[in-house]
Amino acid sequence: MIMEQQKAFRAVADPTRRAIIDLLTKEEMNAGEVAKHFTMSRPAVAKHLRILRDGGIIAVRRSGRRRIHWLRPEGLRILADWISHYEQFWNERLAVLKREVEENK
Amino acid sequence: MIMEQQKAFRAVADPTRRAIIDLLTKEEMNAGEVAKHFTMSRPAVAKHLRILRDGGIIAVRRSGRRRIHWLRPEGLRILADWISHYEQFWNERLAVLKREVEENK
DNA sequence: TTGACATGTAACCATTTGGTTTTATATAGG
DNA sequence: CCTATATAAAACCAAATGGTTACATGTCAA
Repeated sequence: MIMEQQKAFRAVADPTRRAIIDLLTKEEMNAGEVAKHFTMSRPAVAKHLRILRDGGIIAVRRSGRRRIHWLRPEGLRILADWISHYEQFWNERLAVLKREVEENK
Repeated sequence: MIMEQQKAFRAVADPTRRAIIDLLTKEEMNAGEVAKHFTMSRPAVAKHLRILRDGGIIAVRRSGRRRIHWLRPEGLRILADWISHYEQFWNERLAVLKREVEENK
C-alpha cells in the first residue's frame, strides 16, 4: 500500500517524534517514561507515539499495566528504500558533474 | 543548523512534493510544466516548489522568463544521513534477533 | 511599445496538526 | 475490595498546511 509510505513519512516529519525515536534507541520505555523527557503533557506524547506506531516505526508490548514502546527493526525500511532509490539518481548526477569537470579542465 | 534538517523532512513529507521530485528526476522543468502534471492550480504547485527549495532538495536556474527547477545532487544528503544513522542501530537489532534465533533452535 | 507568456505574491479559506484539560478504563498491590 | 498507577480516549483550541482566486511583475517577440 502506498499509504504505508505516507504514514512513515508523516511519522518522521515531526521533530518531537524524531527525538522520541532517538530516545528509544537508547532503551525501550513505557509512555510515561517517554513523556518525562519532554515538557509537553503526557497525552500529547501519547499522540506522537500513536503516529509513530501507525507509521510502523515503533511497536508496543504490554507488560501488566505498562505499555512498553520499542523500535521495530524494519521500521525505517520504507524510508530507506525511498531514499536509496533517489540516491542512485543523485549519484549518477554527481558522476556526470564530475565527468564534465574532468573534460573542461 | 538543525532547522535545515527539519526543512528537508518537511519537504519530503508531502506526497505531491515527492511526486514532483520524481518528475524532476526525469527532466528539469519550469514551474508551468511541473504544474501541467497535476490537477491543482499553478500557484499551489509553486508553493510546493518553494518548500522543496527551502528544504534544499531542488534549485532554480533562470532562463529568460522561465524558471528551470532541477534536483540538487546533494539534496537528500541530510535525510540519507539521518536514515543511515538509525539504520545502523536497526541493523544491530536485527543481528541480535538473528543470534537469538540461532541460539534457540 | 505592446501584448502574450511565465511566474511570483497576497489574501483568503477549510482541514489537519499538535497541543491542552478532562474523563474513563484497566491492572498491581496492600 | 480499594486505592494508586498507567494509560487511553474525548472534547476542545490555536496554529500550520494545502489549497483557491485575484493581482503584480518581468521578459520575449512582433
